[in-house]
Amino acid sequence: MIDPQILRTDPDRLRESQRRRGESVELIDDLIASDVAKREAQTRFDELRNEQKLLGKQIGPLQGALKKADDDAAKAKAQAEVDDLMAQAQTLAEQVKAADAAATAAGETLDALWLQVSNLVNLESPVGGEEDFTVLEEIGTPRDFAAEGFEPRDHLEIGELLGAIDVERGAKVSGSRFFYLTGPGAMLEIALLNLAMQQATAHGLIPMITPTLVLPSAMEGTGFLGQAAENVYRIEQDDMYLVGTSEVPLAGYHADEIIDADQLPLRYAGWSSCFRREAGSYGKDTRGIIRVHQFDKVEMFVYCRPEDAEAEHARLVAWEKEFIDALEIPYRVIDVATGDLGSSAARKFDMEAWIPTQGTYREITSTSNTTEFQARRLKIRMRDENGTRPLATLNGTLCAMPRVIVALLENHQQADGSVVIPMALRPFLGGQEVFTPAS
RNA sequence: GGAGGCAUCGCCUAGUCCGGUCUAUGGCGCCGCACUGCUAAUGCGGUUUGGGUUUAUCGCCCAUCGAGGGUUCAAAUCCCUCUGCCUCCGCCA
Repeated sequence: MIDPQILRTDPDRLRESQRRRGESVELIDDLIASDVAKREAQTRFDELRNEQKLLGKQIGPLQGALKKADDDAAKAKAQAEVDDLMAQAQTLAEQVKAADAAATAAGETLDALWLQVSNLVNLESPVGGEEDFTVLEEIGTPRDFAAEGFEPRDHLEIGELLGAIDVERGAKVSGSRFFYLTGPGAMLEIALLNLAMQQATAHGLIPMITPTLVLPSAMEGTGFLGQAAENVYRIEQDDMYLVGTSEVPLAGYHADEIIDADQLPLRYAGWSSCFRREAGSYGKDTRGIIRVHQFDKVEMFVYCRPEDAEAEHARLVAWEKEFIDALEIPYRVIDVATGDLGSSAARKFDMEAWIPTQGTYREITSTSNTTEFQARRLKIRMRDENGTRPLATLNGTLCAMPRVIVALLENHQQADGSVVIPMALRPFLGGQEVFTPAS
């Protein structure tokens, strides 16, 4: 959610953001009307309620007097007064009830509209759709397999040669887009986890293992029940959701809390399985493990002062680069365009790894500055010398297992089907230097 | 899954039986001021959160006693439902 003050003082800022995202601009006018209506209804209720309370305060003492009255004349007089007040109070009570209902309804209408509004985009973000990103940096050089004299195999072929990936049995047991990591594949994931956590803790991030099943409030608060809802698994029987990223439980962790400013920034590295329905991606990336329904991921998550958010975002980018650098994978950094941002992101940078058999770069990490958007929805605030206000949250992938494995296998393969293990990973694989085909 | 207990404004706590004087008590912590060689102690004042009103300050109003309903002129207090935590029993990775 966005600061409602902006709606009243600078609605054009909201309109411009909506326009850049390619989302409804008219929504802002509905919002303004609804905001006015809500405040009017609320004010009416407040005033009636005040009247009611003032009236109610007279009744108590009066009834006390009525009980004490000795002579009949005084008693009758007191009784008449009480009856009169009660009659007034009863009418008022009905009005209060109606005003309360009206205010509540107006509030619900307003809230529902706010849920449709995505975060204000950062004006630096390139405007446009999925293809309109800006390339900020290209790091490393893709290998020239032609010069090396062999045709590169794709990750699935290598994975099968090594006995590391089994998608056939994944499909047998769970359906399409499920896979097993076997033998060296499983060991590789564990090594990657260790490398990622070692790096994260070296930078002071707090390691976390999070729930993967969450309540609707956590899912909605992080902004995944908007346009991304179709990609979320819902457990209907218990009204819970399987998370698509540990961003959700890491953001929900401090929901409804007020954090002392001197504790900030709070930085976490969460390890969890991630579940994605991949609705609307039929036919896309059907081969291998680039796009799957379930995978494991180490995700970084930061709570900080809003004024520090951009600097934190740069830090997350730097840490993501450090990790990919360690794996010796060629990649580029892109500034994602406004139309391709998630609803909660103001700005997003993706790292895309070079995939030799596709001759292109593919996303392996993504980091978003969600400014105060999630914090407002989840009621996470900070307290400093200026009082209490929402803080900023940011998230960034450190290591999404399948895609990193894809990039590793393809980029470090050799003519005989073996795969050289990058130096940084060897300590976590007992010093092993190369994966060799099973037989 | 069964039985019982508990939930109050940072922490602890009074209030709930018997509805109105609750504008929610007191302590701790914290902030400000005073006093004081310094510190400490002491005294005085302040200290939930959200919304509204106000150019702003001061102030005023509304909501908020785990959540949501209900009864009532009036609910922390009475009734119902739900959630969480604790204890015991059963089952179980």
